Amino acid sequence: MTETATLAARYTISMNQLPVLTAAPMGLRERRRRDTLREVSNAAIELFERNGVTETTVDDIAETAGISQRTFFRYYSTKEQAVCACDVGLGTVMERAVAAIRAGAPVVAALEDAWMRLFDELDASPEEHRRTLRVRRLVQSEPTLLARTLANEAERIEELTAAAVDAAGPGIDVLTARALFTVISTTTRLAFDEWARRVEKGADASVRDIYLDLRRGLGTYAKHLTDDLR
Amino acid sequence: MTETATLAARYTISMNQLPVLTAAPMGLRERRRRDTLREVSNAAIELFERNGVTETTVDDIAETAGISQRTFFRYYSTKEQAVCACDVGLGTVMERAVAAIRAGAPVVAALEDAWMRLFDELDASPEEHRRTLRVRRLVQSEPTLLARTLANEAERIEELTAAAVDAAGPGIDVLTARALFTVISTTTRLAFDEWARRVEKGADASVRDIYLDLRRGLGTYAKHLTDDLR
DNA sequence: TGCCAAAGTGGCAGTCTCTGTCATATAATT
DNA sequence: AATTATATGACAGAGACTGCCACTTTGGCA
Repeated sequence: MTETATLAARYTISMNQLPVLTAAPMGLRERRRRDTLREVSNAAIELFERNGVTETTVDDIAETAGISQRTFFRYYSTKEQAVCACDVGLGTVMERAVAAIRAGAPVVAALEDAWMRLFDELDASPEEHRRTLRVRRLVQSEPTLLARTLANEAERIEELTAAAVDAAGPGIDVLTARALFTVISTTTRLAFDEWARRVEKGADASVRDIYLDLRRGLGTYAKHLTDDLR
Repeated sequence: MTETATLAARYTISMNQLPVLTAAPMGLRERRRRDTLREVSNAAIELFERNGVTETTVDDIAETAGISQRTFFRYYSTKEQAVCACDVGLGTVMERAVAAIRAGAPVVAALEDAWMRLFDELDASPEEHRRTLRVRRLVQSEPTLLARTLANEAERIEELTAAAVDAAGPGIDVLTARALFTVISTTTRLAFDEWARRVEKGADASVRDIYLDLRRGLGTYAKHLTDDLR
Protein backbone atom coordinates (compact mmCIF):
# COMPACT_ATOMS: atom_id res chain seq x y z
CA MET A 1 0.00 0.00 0.00
CA THR A 2 1.41 3.39 -0.94
CA GLU A 3 1.86 6.23 1.46
CA THR A 4 -0.82 8.20 -0.30
CA ALA A 5 -3.27 5.41 0.27
CA THR A 6 -2.42 5.32 3.95
CA LEU A 7 -2.93 9.01 4.36
CA ALA A 8 -6.16 8.90 2.44
CA ALA A 9 -7.43 6.13 4.67
CA ARG A 10 -6.71 8.19 7.73
CA TYR A 11 -8.77 10.99 6.38
CA THR A 12 -11.66 9.13 4.87
CA ILE A 13 -14.73 8.27 6.87
CA SER A 14 -14.87 4.54 6.46
CA MET A 15 -17.47 3.95 9.11
CA ASN A 16 -18.15 6.50 11.74
CA GLN A 17 -15.52 8.38 13.52
CA LEU A 18 -16.65 11.83 14.37
CA PRO A 19 -14.52 12.51 17.41
CA VAL A 20 -17.43 13.99 19.30
CA LEU A 21 -15.90 14.01 22.71
CA THR A 22 -12.32 14.91 21.86
CA ALA A 23 -11.89 18.30 23.39
CA ALA A 24 -8.60 18.84 21.58
CA PRO A 25 -7.47 22.37 20.67
CA MET A 26 -8.97 21.94 17.19
CA GLY A 27 -7.38 24.44 14.86
CA LEU A 28 -8.86 26.00 11.79
CA ARG A 29 -8.11 22.89 9.78
CA GLU A 30 -10.12 20.56 11.95
CA ARG A 31 -12.99 23.00 12.23
CA ARG A 32 -13.27 23.34 8.48
CA ARG A 33 -13.10 19.62 8.06
CA ARG A 34 -16.08 19.14 10.31
CA ASP A 35 -18.04 21.88 8.62
CA THR A 36 -17.42 20.29 5.27
CA LEU A 37 -18.38 16.85 6.57
CA ARG A 38 -21.64 18.32 7.76
CA GLU A 39 -22.32 20.28 4.60
CA VAL A 40 -21.66 17.33 2.37
CA SER A 41 -23.87 15.13 4.48
CA ASN A 42 -26.65 17.68 4.41
CA ALA A 43 -26.39 18.00 0.67
CA ALA A 44 -26.62 14.24 0.33
CA ILE A 45 -29.68 13.99 2.57
CA GLU A 46 -31.38 16.77 0.70
CA LEU A 47 -30.71 15.28 -2.73
CA PHE A 48 -31.53 11.73 -1.69
CA GLU A 49 -34.86 12.88 -0.31
CA ARG A 50 -35.65 14.83 -3.43
CA ASN A 51 -34.42 12.51 -6.18
CA GLY A 52 -33.63 9.17 -4.59
CA VAL A 53 -30.21 7.60 -4.13
CA THR A 54 -29.78 6.05 -7.56
CA GLU A 55 -30.79 9.24 -9.33
CA THR A 56 -28.30 11.26 -7.31
CA THR A 57 -24.70 11.22 -8.49
CA VAL A 58 -21.64 11.97 -6.45
CA ASP A 59 -21.06 14.93 -8.72
CA ASP A 60 -24.47 16.29 -7.77
CA ILE A 61 -23.66 16.06 -4.09
CA ALA A 62 -20.19 17.51 -4.52
CA GLU A 63 -21.49 20.41 -6.55
CA THR A 64 -24.25 21.17 -4.05
CA ALA A 65 -21.69 21.12 -1.26
CA GLY A 66 -19.31 23.26 -3.27
CA ILE A 67 -16.43 20.85 -3.56
CA SER A 68 -14.95 18.73 -6.34
CA GLN A 69 -15.78 15.08 -6.83
CA ARG A 70 -12.21 14.20 -5.92
CA THR A 71 -12.54 15.98 -2.63
CA PHE A 72 -15.87 14.34 -1.92
CA PHE A 73 -14.14 10.98 -1.87
CA ARG A 74 -11.62 12.33 0.60
CA TYR A 75 -14.49 12.92 3.02
CA TYR A 76 -16.73 9.93 2.39
CA SER A 77 -15.82 6.68 0.72
CA THR A 78 -19.20 6.34 -1.02
CA LYS A 79 -22.28 8.47 -1.46
CA GLU A 80 -24.11 6.16 0.94
CA GLN A 81 -21.55 6.88 3.66
CA ALA A 82 -22.31 10.58 3.38
CA VAL A 83 -25.63 9.78 5.00
CA CYS A 84 -24.88 6.66 7.02
CA ALA A 85 -21.51 7.46 8.58
CA CYS A 86 -22.57 9.92 11.23
CA ASP A 87 -26.09 8.56 11.31
CA VAL A 88 -27.11 9.42 14.88
CA GLY A 89 -24.29 10.01 17.28
CA LEU A 90 -22.87 6.56 16.91
CA GLY A 91 -19.39 7.75 17.66
CA THR A 92 -20.49 8.88 21.08
CA VAL A 93 -22.30 5.65 21.83
CA MET A 94 -19.29 3.61 20.87
CA GLU A 95 -16.87 5.66 22.89
CA ARG A 96 -19.01 5.51 25.99
CA ALA A 97 -19.76 1.83 25.67
CA VAL A 98 -16.13 0.92 25.12
CA ALA A 99 -15.06 3.12 28.01
CA ALA A 100 -17.61 1.48 30.31
CA ILE A 101 -16.58 -1.99 29.25
CA ARG A 102 -12.93 -1.22 29.80
CA ALA A 103 -13.92 0.15 33.19
CA GLY A 104 -15.35 -3.25 34.01
CA ALA A 105 -19.08 -2.69 33.51
CA PRO A 106 -21.22 -5.66 32.42
CA VAL A 107 -21.26 -5.65 28.63
CA VAL A 108 -25.01 -5.56 28.16
CA ALA A 109 -25.50 -2.74 30.61
CA ALA A 110 -22.58 -0.80 29.13
CA LEU A 111 -24.03 -0.78 25.66
CA GLU A 112 -27.61 -0.23 26.71
CA ASP A 113 -26.68 2.68 28.95
CA ALA A 114 -24.74 4.31 26.15
CA TRP A 115 -27.77 4.04 23.88
CA MET A 116 -30.11 5.36 26.57
CA ARG A 117 -27.94 8.40 26.98
CA LEU A 118 -28.05 9.02 23.26
CA PHE A 119 -31.83 8.68 23.22
CA ASP A 120 -32.07 11.31 25.91
CA GLU A 121 -29.67 13.61 24.15
CA LEU A 122 -31.63 13.30 20.96
CA ASP A 123 -34.79 14.27 22.77
CA ALA A 124 -32.98 17.28 24.16
CA SER A 125 -31.71 18.55 20.81
CA PRO A 126 -34.52 19.29 18.36
CA GLU A 127 -32.07 19.76 15.53
CA GLU A 128 -30.34 16.39 15.91
CA HIS A 129 -33.74 14.89 16.53
CA ARG A 130 -35.02 16.12 13.21
CA ARG A 131 -31.88 15.17 11.35
CA THR A 132 -31.93 11.64 12.74
CA LEU A 133 -35.52 11.28 11.66
CA ARG A 134 -34.70 12.24 8.09
CA VAL A 135 -31.80 9.83 7.97
CA ARG A 136 -33.81 6.94 9.38
CA ARG A 137 -36.57 7.57 6.88
CA LEU A 138 -34.09 7.49 4.05
CA VAL A 139 -32.41 4.33 5.33
CA GLN A 140 -35.78 2.66 5.55
CA SER A 141 -36.81 3.48 2.04
CA GLU A 142 -33.49 3.02 0.28
CA PRO A 143 -32.03 -0.51 0.20
CA THR A 144 -28.50 0.66 -0.57
CA LEU A 145 -28.53 2.87 2.49
CA LEU A 146 -29.80 0.02 4.61
CA ALA A 147 -27.01 -2.20 3.33
CA ARG A 148 -24.44 0.41 4.27
CA THR A 149 -26.00 0.92 7.68
CA LEU A 150 -25.97 -2.79 8.44
CA ALA A 151 -22.34 -3.08 7.41
CA ASN A 152 -21.44 -0.20 9.69
CA GLU A 153 -23.37 -1.84 12.49
CA ALA A 154 -21.43 -5.06 12.03
CA GLU A 155 -18.17 -3.15 12.15
CA ARG A 156 -19.19 -1.50 15.42
CA ILE A 157 -20.12 -4.83 16.92
CA GLU A 158 -16.69 -6.20 16.14
CA GLU A 159 -15.11 -3.20 17.82
CA LEU A 160 -17.23 -3.70 20.89
CA THR A 161 -16.43 -7.38 20.98
CA ALA A 162 -12.76 -6.65 20.71
CA ALA A 163 -13.04 -4.18 23.56
CA ALA A 164 -14.87 -6.73 25.68
CA VAL A 165 -12.26 -9.39 25.07
CA ASP A 166 -9.56 -6.88 25.75
CA ALA A 167 -11.15 -5.78 29.01
CA ALA A 168 -12.32 -9.12 30.34
CA GLY A 169 -9.52 -11.31 29.12
CA PRO A 170 -9.77 -14.28 26.79
CA GLY A 171 -11.72 -16.27 29.36
CA ILE A 172 -14.87 -14.43 28.33
CA ASP A 173 -17.54 -16.15 26.25
CA VAL A 174 -16.80 -14.26 23.05
CA LEU A 175 -19.52 -15.93 21.10
CA THR A 176 -22.29 -14.98 23.49
CA ALA A 177 -20.88 -11.49 23.94
CA ARG A 178 -20.96 -10.92 20.20
CA ALA A 179 -24.51 -12.25 20.06
CA LEU A 180 -25.64 -9.93 22.82
CA PHE A 181 -24.06 -6.90 21.17
CA THR A 182 -25.73 -7.85 17.95
CA VAL A 183 -29.12 -8.26 19.53
CA ILE A 184 -28.89 -4.93 21.30
CA SER A 185 -27.70 -3.11 18.20
CA THR A 186 -30.42 -4.68 16.13
CA THR A 187 -33.10 -3.88 18.65
CA THR A 188 -31.93 -0.31 18.73
CA ARG A 189 -32.10 -0.09 14.97
CA LEU A 190 -35.61 -1.51 14.94
CA ALA A 191 -36.61 0.96 17.63
CA PHE A 192 -35.34 3.84 15.52
CA ASP A 193 -37.22 2.48 12.54
CA GLU A 194 -40.45 2.18 14.46
CA TRP A 195 -39.93 5.62 15.88
CA ALA A 196 -39.53 7.05 12.40
CA ARG A 197 -42.69 5.25 11.29
CA ARG A 198 -44.74 6.58 14.18
CA VAL A 199 -43.52 10.13 13.85
CA GLU A 200 -44.33 9.89 10.17
CA LYS A 201 -47.92 9.05 11.09
CA GLY A 202 -48.12 12.13 13.25
CA ALA A 203 -47.91 10.31 16.57
CA ASP A 204 -45.23 11.60 18.87
CA ALA A 205 -43.03 8.78 20.00
CA SER A 206 -39.92 8.26 22.05
CA VAL A 207 -37.13 6.00 20.85
CA ARG A 208 -36.39 5.15 24.42
CA ASP A 209 -39.91 3.93 25.14
CA ILE A 210 -40.06 1.92 21.95
CA TYR A 211 -36.72 0.33 22.76
CA LEU A 212 -37.92 -0.63 26.23
CA ASP A 213 -41.15 -2.07 24.85
CA LEU A 214 -39.25 -4.12 22.35
CA ARG A 215 -36.88 -5.25 25.04
CA ARG A 216 -39.73 -6.41 27.20
CA GLY A 217 -41.35 -8.17 24.26
CA LEU A 218 -38.17 -10.04 23.48
CA GLY A 219 -37.74 -10.94 27.13
CA THR A 220 -41.16 -12.53 27.24
CA TYR A 221 -40.35 -14.81 24.34
CA ALA A 222 -36.82 -15.43 25.48
CA LYS A 223 -37.88 -16.98 28.74
CA HIS A 224 -38.41 -20.20 26.81
CA LEU A 225 -35.05 -20.12 25.09
CA THR A 226 -33.30 -22.08 27.79
CA ASP A 227 -35.74 -24.90 27.22
CA ASP A 228 -34.45 -27.35 24.69
CA LEU A 229 -35.67 -27.09 21.18
CA ARG A 230 -37.82 -30.06 20.19
CA MET B 1 -39.63 0.88 -16.47
CA THR B 2 -39.14 -0.66 -19.87
CA GLU B 3 -40.18 -4.15 -20.77
CA THR B 4 -36.57 -5.21 -21.07
CA ALA B 5 -35.91 -4.09 -17.55
CA THR B 6 -38.85 -6.09 -16.26
CA LEU B 7 -37.68 -9.22 -17.98
CA ALA B 8 -34.16 -8.74 -16.79
CA ALA B 9 -35.37 -8.33 -13.23
CA ARG B 10 -37.23 -11.59 -13.43
CA TYR B 11 -34.09 -13.36 -14.44
CA THR B 12 -31.54 -11.70 -12.25
CA ILE B 13 -30.75 -13.04 -8.83
CA SER B 14 -31.35 -10.03 -6.68
CA MET B 15 -31.26 -11.92 -3.42
CA ASN B 16 -31.82 -15.60 -3.36
CA GLN B 17 -34.42 -17.34 -5.32
CA LEU B 18 -33.25 -20.73 -6.32
CA PRO B 19 -36.55 -22.54 -6.75
CA VAL B 20 -35.27 -25.54 -4.87
CA LEU B 21 -38.55 -27.24 -4.24
CA THR B 22 -40.33 -26.49 -7.50
CA ALA B 23 -40.68 -29.89 -9.06
CA ALA B 24 -41.72 -28.45 -12.39
CA PRO B 25 -40.88 -30.31 -15.61
CA MET B 26 -37.73 -28.16 -15.99
CA GLY B 27 -36.72 -28.09 -19.64
CA LEU B 28 -33.28 -27.75 -21.07
CA ARG B 29 -33.40 -24.01 -20.60
CA GLU B 30 -33.95 -24.15 -16.87
CA ARG B 31 -31.37 -26.87 -16.42
CA ARG B 32 -28.73 -24.86 -18.22
CA ARG B 33 -29.60 -21.81 -16.24
CA ARG B 34 -28.97 -23.63 -13.00
CA ASP B 35 -25.75 -25.09 -14.24
CA THR B 36 -24.53 -21.67 -15.23
CA LEU B 37 -25.57 -20.17 -11.90
CA ARG B 38 -23.53 -22.84 -10.19
CA GLU B 39 -20.52 -22.54 -12.45
CA VAL B 40 -20.40 -18.78 -12.11
CA SER B 41 -20.71 -19.04 -8.37
CA ASN B 42 -17.93 -21.61 -8.22
CA ALA B 43 -15.70 -19.46 -10.35
CA ALA B 44 -16.34 -16.50 -8.04
CA ILE B 45 -15.57 -18.51 -4.91
CA GLU B 46 -12.40 -19.84 -6.42
CA LEU B 47 -11.14 -16.45 -7.55
CA PHE B 48 -12.15 -14.67 -4.35
CA GLU B 49 -10.28 -17.23 -2.31
CA ARG B 50 -7.23 -16.96 -4.48
CA ASN B 51 -7.02 -13.22 -5.13
CA GLY B 52 -9.49 -11.51 -2.82
CA VAL B 53 -12.69 -9.76 -3.80
CA THR B 54 -11.28 -6.38 -4.75
CA GLU B 55 -8.58 -7.90 -6.90
CA THR B 56 -11.10 -10.01 -8.76
CA THR B 57 -13.02 -8.30 -11.56
CA VAL B 58 -16.33 -9.35 -12.99
CA ASP B 59 -14.53 -9.98 -16.26
CA ASP B 60 -12.27 -12.46 -14.50
CA ILE B 61 -15.23 -14.36 -13.13
CA ALA B 62 -17.11 -14.28 -16.40
CA GLU B 63 -14.11 -15.50 -18.34
CA THR B 64 -13.46 -18.31 -15.89
CA ALA B 65 -17.09 -19.35 -16.14
CA GLY B 66 -16.97 -19.08 -19.91
CA ILE B 67 -19.57 -16.37 -20.38
CA SER B 68 -19.51 -12.71 -21.33
CA GLN B 69 -19.56 -9.92 -18.80
CA ARG B 70 -23.01 -8.90 -20.01
CA THR B 71 -24.32 -12.37 -19.38
CA PHE B 72 -22.77 -12.44 -15.93
CA PHE B 73 -24.97 -9.53 -14.93
CA ARG B 74 -28.00 -11.41 -16.18
CA TYR B 75 -27.25 -14.08 -13.60
CA TYR B 76 -26.03 -12.03 -10.66
CA SER B 77 -26.52 -8.37 -10.01
CA THR B 78 -23.04 -7.92 -8.53
CA LYS B 79 -19.93 -10.01 -8.08
CA GLU B 80 -20.72 -10.26 -4.38
CA GLN B 81 -24.09 -11.80 -5.15
CA ALA B 82 -22.38 -14.58 -7.08
CA VAL B 83 -21.20 -15.84 -3.72
CA CYS B 84 -23.86 -14.58 -1.32
CA ALA B 85 -27.08 -15.24 -3.23
CA CYS B 86 -27.31 -18.97 -2.83
CA ASP B 87 -25.17 -18.94 0.26
CA VAL B 88 -26.47 -22.05 2.04
CA GLY B 89 -29.89 -23.22 1.02
CA LEU B 90 -31.62 -20.06 2.08
CA GLY B 91 -34.30 -20.50 -0.49
CA THR B 92 -35.37 -23.72 1.14
CA VAL B 93 -35.38 -22.26 4.60
CA MET B 94 -37.50 -19.36 3.49
CA GLU B 95 -40.01 -21.48 1.66
CA ARG B 96 -40.46 -23.83 4.56
CA ALA B 97 -40.69 -21.10 7.15
CA VAL B 98 -43.21 -19.12 5.16
CA ALA B 99 -45.24 -22.25 4.50
CA ALA B 100 -45.27 -23.11 8.19
CA ILE B 101 -46.25 -19.59 9.18
CA ARG B 102 -49.07 -19.55 6.65
CA ALA B 103 -50.15 -22.92 8.04
CA GLY B 104 -50.51 -21.26 11.40
CA ALA B 105 -47.33 -22.35 13.20
CA PRO B 106 -45.87 -20.02 15.87
CA VAL B 107 -43.44 -17.73 14.10
CA VAL B 108 -40.38 -18.48 16.21
CA ALA B 109 -40.84 -22.22 15.93
CA ALA B 110 -41.51 -22.00 12.20
CA LEU B 111 -38.25 -20.26 11.45
CA GLU B 112 -36.16 -22.26 13.88
CA ASP B 113 -37.49 -25.56 12.56
CA ALA B 114 -36.69 -24.54 9.02
CA TRP B 115 -33.13 -23.75 10.04
CA MET B 116 -32.76 -26.99 11.97
CA ARG B 117 -33.79 -28.95 8.93
CA LEU B 118 -31.21 -27.14 6.86
CA PHE B 119 -28.51 -27.84 9.45
CA ASP B 120 -29.34 -31.52 9.26
CA GLU B 121 -29.35 -31.54 5.48
CA LEU B 122 -25.98 -29.84 5.42
CA ASP B 123 -24.58 -32.51 7.69
CA ALA B 124 -25.95 -35.12 5.33
CA SER B 125 -24.42 -33.66 2.18
CA PRO B 126 -20.62 -33.43 2.35
CA GLU B 127 -20.47 -31.40 -0.82
CA GLU B 128 -22.86 -28.69 0.33
CA HIS B 129 -21.20 -28.82 3.71
CA ARG B 130 -17.86 -28.05 2.17
CA ARG B 131 -19.19 -25.37 -0.10
CA THR B 132 -20.97 -23.63 2.75
CA LEU B 133 -17.79 -23.63 4.73
CA ARG B 134 -15.86 -21.93 1.95
CA VAL B 135 -18.54 -19.31 1.54
CA ARG B 136 -18.74 -18.56 5.24
CA ARG B 137 -14.99 -18.21 5.42
CA LEU B 138 -15.04 -15.74 2.57
CA VAL B 139 -17.92 -13.76 4.04
CA GLN B 140 -16.05 -13.52 7.31
CA SER B 141 -12.87 -12.23 5.80
CA GLU B 142 -14.30 -9.94 3.15
CA PRO B 143 -16.26 -6.90 4.34
CA THR B 144 -18.04 -6.37 1.04
CA LEU B 145 -19.35 -9.91 1.14
CA LEU B 146 -20.52 -9.42 4.69
CA ALA B 147 -22.33 -6.27 3.68
CA ARG B 148 -24.10 -8.11 0.89
CA THR B 149 -24.99 -11.00 3.19
CA LEU B 150 -26.48 -8.69 5.79
CA ALA B 151 -28.53 -6.89 3.18
CA ASN B 152 -29.88 -10.21 1.93
CA GLU B 153 -30.68 -11.21 5.47
CA ALA B 154 -32.65 -8.02 6.01
CA GLU B 155 -34.58 -8.66 2.82
CA ARG B 156 -35.49 -12.15 4.00
CA ILE B 157 -36.64 -10.84 7.34
CA GLU B 158 -39.01 -8.45 5.64
CA GLU B 159 -40.42 -11.32 3.58
CA LEU B 160 -40.97 -13.38 6.70
CA THR B 161 -42.58 -10.48 8.49
CA ALA B 162 -44.89 -9.89 5.58
CA ALA B 163 -45.83 -13.57 5.59
CA ALA B 164 -46.51 -13.45 9.31
CA VAL B 165 -48.73 -10.40 9.00
CA ASP B 166 -50.47 -11.98 6.07
CA ALA B 167 -51.08 -15.21 7.93
CA ALA B 168 -51.97 -13.85 11.35
CA GLY B 169 -53.81 -10.73 10.35
CA PRO B 170 -52.91 -7.14 11.21
CA GLY B 171 -53.66 -7.75 14.87
CA ILE B 172 -50.22 -9.30 15.26
CA ASP B 173 -47.40 -7.46 17.04
CA VAL B 174 -45.43 -6.70 13.90
CA LEU B 175 -42.64 -4.98 15.72
CA THR B 176 -41.89 -7.87 18.02
CA ALA B 177 -42.28 -10.38 15.20
CA ARG B 178 -39.70 -8.53 13.14
CA ALA B 179 -37.40 -8.40 16.14
CA LEU B 180 -37.71 -12.13 16.73
CA PHE B 181 -37.01 -12.96 13.10
CA THR B 182 -34.00 -10.71 13.21
CA VAL B 183 -32.64 -12.27 16.36
CA ILE B 184 -33.05 -15.79 15.00
CA SER B 185 -31.46 -14.92 11.66
CA THR B 186 -28.60 -13.18 13.38
CA THR B 187 -28.02 -16.03 15.78
CA THR B 188 -27.98 -18.45 12.89
CA ARG B 189 -25.42 -16.36 11.09
CA LEU B 190 -23.23 -16.17 14.17
CA ALA B 191 -23.54 -19.94 14.55
CA PHE B 192 -22.35 -20.45 10.99
CA ASP B 193 -19.47 -18.09 11.62
CA GLU B 194 -18.41 -19.88 14.75
CA TRP B 195 -18.77 -23.19 13.00
CA ALA B 196 -16.47 -22.00 10.23
CA ARG B 197 -13.96 -20.81 12.80
CA ARG B 198 -13.96 -24.10 14.64
CA VAL B 199 -13.67 -26.23 11.55
CA GLU B 200 -10.82 -23.98 10.48
CA LYS B 201 -9.03 -24.88 13.70
CA GLY B 202 -9.45 -28.54 12.96
CA ALA B 203 -12.18 -29.18 15.50
CA ASP B 204 -15.21 -30.85 14.10
CA ALA B 205 -18.29 -28.88 14.96
CA SER B 206 -21.98 -28.93 14.28
CA VAL B 207 -23.85 -25.79 13.32
CA ARG B 208 -26.89 -27.16 15.06
CA ASP B 209 -25.11 -27.60 18.37
CA ILE B 210 -23.52 -24.19 18.19
CA TYR B 211 -26.87 -22.63 17.44
CA LEU B 212 -28.45 -24.36 20.40
CA ASP B 213 -25.62 -23.28 22.69
CA LEU B 214 -25.96 -19.73 21.55
CA ARG B 215 -29.69 -19.92 22.01
CA ARG B 216 -29.29 -21.13 25.56
CA GLY B 217 -26.73 -18.44 26.28
CA LEU B 218 -29.04 -15.73 25.05
CA GLY B 219 -31.89 -17.19 27.03
CA THR B 220 -29.90 -16.99 30.22
CA TYR B 221 -29.25 -13.30 29.75
CA ALA B 222 -32.70 -12.60 28.43
CA LYS B 223 -34.43 -13.74 31.57
CA HIS B 224 -33.67 -10.30 32.97
CA LEU B 225 -34.98 -8.41 29.98
CA THR B 226 -38.48 -8.13 31.34
CA ASP B 227 -37.10 -6.33 34.34
CA ASP B 228 -37.08 -2.61 33.86
CA LEU B 229 -33.87 -0.98 32.84
CA ARG B 230 -32.44 1.20 35.59
C1' DT C 1 7.23 38.38 10.91
C1' DG C 2 8.55 35.45 7.38
C1' DC C 3 9.73 30.91 5.79
C1' DC C 4 9.12 25.88 5.45
C1' DA C 5 7.03 21.59 5.85
C1' DA C 6 2.61 19.38 6.17
C1' DA C 7 -1.85 18.94 4.70
C1' DG C 8 -5.87 19.98 1.69
C1' DT C 9 -7.85 20.76 -3.01
C1' DG C 10 -8.94 20.32 -7.92
C1' DG C 11 -8.20 18.38 -12.38
C1' DC C 12 -7.11 14.59 -15.28
C1' DA C 13 -6.51 10.00 -16.84
C1' DG C 14 -7.72 5.47 -16.28
C1' DT C 15 -10.09 1.20 -14.41
C1' DC C 16 -14.10 -1.09 -13.04
C1' DT C 17 -19.09 -1.68 -12.36
C1' DC C 18 -23.42 -1.79 -14.33
C1' DT C 19 -27.29 -0.80 -17.92
C1' DG C 20 -29.70 -0.16 -22.43
C1' DT C 21 -29.79 -1.71 -27.03
C1' DC C 22 -29.55 -4.55 -30.90
C1' DA C 23 -28.30 -8.33 -33.90
C1' DT C 24 -27.86 -13.21 -33.62
C1' DA C 25 -28.68 -17.85 -31.93
C1' DT C 26 -31.13 -21.39 -29.48
C1' DA C 27 -35.14 -23.57 -27.00
C1' DA C 28 -40.21 -23.97 -26.72
C1' DT C 29 -44.75 -24.19 -28.83
C1' DT C 30 -48.12 -25.49 -32.05
C1' DA D 1 -41.57 -26.76 -40.01
C1' DA D 2 -42.84 -22.33 -38.79
C1' DT D 3 -43.40 -19.15 -35.20
C1' DT D 4 -42.49 -17.23 -30.88
C1' DA D 5 -40.15 -16.58 -26.57
C1' DT D 6 -35.60 -16.33 -24.45
C1' DA D 7 -30.73 -16.32 -24.04
C1' DT D 8 -26.27 -14.57 -25.54
C1' DG D 9 -22.56 -11.44 -26.90
C1' DA D 10 -20.84 -7.12 -28.48
C1' DC D 11 -20.84 -2.34 -28.07
C1' DA D 12 -21.60 2.18 -26.20
C1' DG D 13 -22.04 5.00 -22.37
C1' DA D 14 -22.76 6.68 -17.56
C1' DG D 15 -21.27 6.60 -13.02
C1' DA D 16 -18.06 5.20 -9.07
C1' DC D 17 -13.67 5.30 -7.49
C1' DT D 18 -8.24 5.74 -7.41
C1' DG D 19 -3.55 7.35 -8.40
C1' DC D 20 -1.01 11.16 -9.62
C1' DC D 21 0.45 15.83 -10.01
C1' DA D 22 0.36 20.79 -9.71
C1' DC D 23 -1.20 24.36 -6.73
C1' DT D 24 -2.92 26.62 -2.46
C1' DT D 25 -3.54 27.01 2.49
C1' DT D 26 -2.38 26.16 7.37
C1' DG D 27 0.50 25.47 11.33
C1' DG D 28 4.55 25.83 13.47
C1' DC D 29 9.15 27.73 14.16
C1' DA D 30 13.35 30.26 13.53
